[in-house]
Amino acid sequence: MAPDVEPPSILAVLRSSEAFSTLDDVELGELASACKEITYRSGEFVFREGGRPDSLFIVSLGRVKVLKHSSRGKEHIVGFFGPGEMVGEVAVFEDRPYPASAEVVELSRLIRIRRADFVTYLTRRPSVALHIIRVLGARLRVAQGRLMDSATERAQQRLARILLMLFRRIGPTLPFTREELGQMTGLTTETVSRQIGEFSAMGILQPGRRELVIVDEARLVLLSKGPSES
Amino acid sequence: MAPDVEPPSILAVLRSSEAFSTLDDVELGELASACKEITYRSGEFVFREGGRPDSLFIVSLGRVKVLKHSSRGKEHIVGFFGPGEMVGEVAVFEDRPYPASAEVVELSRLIRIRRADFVTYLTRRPSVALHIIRVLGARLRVAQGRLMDSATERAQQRLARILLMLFRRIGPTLPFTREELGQMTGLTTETVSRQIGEFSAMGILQPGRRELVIVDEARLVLLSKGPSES
DNA sequence: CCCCGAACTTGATGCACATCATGGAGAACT
DNA sequence: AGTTCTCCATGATGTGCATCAAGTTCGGGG
Repeated sequence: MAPDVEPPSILAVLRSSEAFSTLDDVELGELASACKEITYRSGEFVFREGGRPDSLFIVSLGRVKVLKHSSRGKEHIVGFFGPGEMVGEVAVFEDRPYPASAEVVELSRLIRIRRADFVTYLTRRPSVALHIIRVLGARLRVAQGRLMDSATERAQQRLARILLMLFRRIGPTLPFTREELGQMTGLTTETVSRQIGEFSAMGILQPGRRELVIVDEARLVLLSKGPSES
Repeated sequence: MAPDVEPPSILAVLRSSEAFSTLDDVELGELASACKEITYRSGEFVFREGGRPDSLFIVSLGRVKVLKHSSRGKEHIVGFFGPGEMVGEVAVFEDRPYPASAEVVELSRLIRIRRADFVTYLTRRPSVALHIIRVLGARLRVAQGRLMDSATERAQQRLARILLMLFRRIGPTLPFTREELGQMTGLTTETVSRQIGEFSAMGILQPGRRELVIVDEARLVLLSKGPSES
């Protein structure tokens, strides 16, 4: 491993991150000096639900799964986060235990920013605070949207909506197992499997092992808006 | 109605609001001068889902219901907001259409802050921005928690959890109809009614017309954590 | 190449909750 | 008091999805 001089990647990652993209190079450098990049192997946890929040993280490389587990022992996936995205921020700002766990699902590198450093940095850079507010606002919007869906919509529609969201974020090839899709939607693996079978028969997607390829976004949009009335 | 000189109430409300309680009097006065207080009758809408966001609001008096409606025509209640609480902020920060509607459910007064005024104010007052971040973080946490519930928990548990949350926010007497509780949990009115019947038989609460009185919080906590295994 | 486990599919059954339908009880108005 | 309307309770029925239970296919390791 390289000596702990700042690797150039930290600056680059911050520059293209959702939270700090508006900073100029001087400001970025200042922030970068408070950062440390850490490598995680697949299956390792960045933080765990209930743990004391001492840092927030920016994904630099790889993919992180954020999940909660319910009282009935099932786990629910809050979301997947990739390069440039921020995880752990809710706990840090509020200074309360992490409300969810973050598990690395492939070899990944994350940039760690300590809570104290970050808070002092924010008070000096109001524009960053404003930007963070926007990111949180967007997440809140998404969460409330999903909340309504899962409260009122049916299985097919819920799955269609999640697939669509994933498609828009990461493109036509979706690298998720049926089980993971179930944990994102609150459906069982079997139900997801059956629905995917239907979607496949409709020509909306191509099923694969550990992946799906969306081939007819338009139809998916229709299904996500309402029950199929053809 | 009084002339449109600042009524003293604006300052007092801001001082005790969730978002601005940390400001000193000078800062509050500055903010207050950009505010206007508006009175709404029960049933009126403060803003509507999809509308252009020009302002955010602080409830000064009364109660506001924030709701979305699903593609199947049902409405889902995101939350109720009372004195000191902020509504409409997500849309304002992101400058995107309001993601939900806000309906006044009893004679209410709201303080309006225009988007442009507020954004410029925020850039000058980093501490306020930090505070807003915390408020949004808290809401995000709640939303993600509810999301998991409705994805994985059963009716009784979901209702218990909402009742508990309401109890902690507004005390033992909960002024909601069965229908409203249903719209908050994603259950039907009938199911809520039956569950309330059970809770009542267990001595957990006292049912009433348009209200419930919680009398055994401890038991409710148990039910909200897991299925009743007595 | 064979084995073995993970991911996936498919079928049968049950049940929790939605849906549909009806009746009662209280508040507001005449 | 009677009427009407909203809120609430409760029974009957239906159904979407969970649950339980076998398979099948694929990839990886010995």
